[in-house]
Amino acid sequence: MKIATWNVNSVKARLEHLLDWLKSEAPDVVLLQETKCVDEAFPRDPIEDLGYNIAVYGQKSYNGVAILSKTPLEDVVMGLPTLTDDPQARYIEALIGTVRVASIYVPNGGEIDSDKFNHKMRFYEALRRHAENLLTLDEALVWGGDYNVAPYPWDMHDPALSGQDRILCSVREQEALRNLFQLGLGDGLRLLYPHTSSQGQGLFSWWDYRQGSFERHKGFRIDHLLLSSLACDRLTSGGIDTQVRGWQRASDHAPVWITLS
DNA sequence: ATGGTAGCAAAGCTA
Repeated sequence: MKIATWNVNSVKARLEHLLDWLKSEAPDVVLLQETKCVDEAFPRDPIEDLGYNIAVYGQKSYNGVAILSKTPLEDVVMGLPTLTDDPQARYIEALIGTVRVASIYVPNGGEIDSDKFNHKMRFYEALRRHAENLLTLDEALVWGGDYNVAPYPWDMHDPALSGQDRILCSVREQEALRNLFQLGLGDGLRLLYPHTSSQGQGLFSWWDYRQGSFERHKGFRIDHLLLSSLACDRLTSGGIDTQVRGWQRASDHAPVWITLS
């Protein structure tokens, strides 16, 4: 079972890339973020033609998450149950066979200590509370998405950025994400590649559009697949489709994937 | 501190 997460930065602008990638990589489950369209405008038909069931939770212009699955989706949850007063579409969850999955788009956070930053911290606190509930279930759980945090120095092109008061890198953001690790959610890619550091091209999932970041290998690993222990037991492989970031008019994120036995 | 690029949507906001 191959499960991927990808922040597409507009599903309509990225539709051809998405379809080409679905055909070549044939994931069983895809967790999408930043679809940036209302549910009625989601391009369901060409995706369904490739054999996928679809659950969407969108909004106009910003945010928006979706789950694609070759097998049926059950128990769809839209929005974090622990953050019911948030109008932004950043969380969708579903049960697929024996695996519960979610597509998560954590707020970027803007400037450190801004209102947006506080929203990011509240979102992480809500994630932590919801994870505590989900981890009591006797299910494999795969929590994928754009977490907008590089958790360790080796998750960024310049390890010296780690812990600085910069968005994606600050101590408070890293602690918020590591809180989820400490609950028992494993970092799928890091479990598979414990020694891949920022040497060479590193293990990155996002490169800023500006200043030729991709060509200069100035990336960050901020897209993650978090796995409960029952999912970790089934983890067999994983990777990042870095080549997709090099396509013409690409998303600024590359797809991240794992396979479960 | 600013601006570098991209998407939405129609000027500025978000990232």
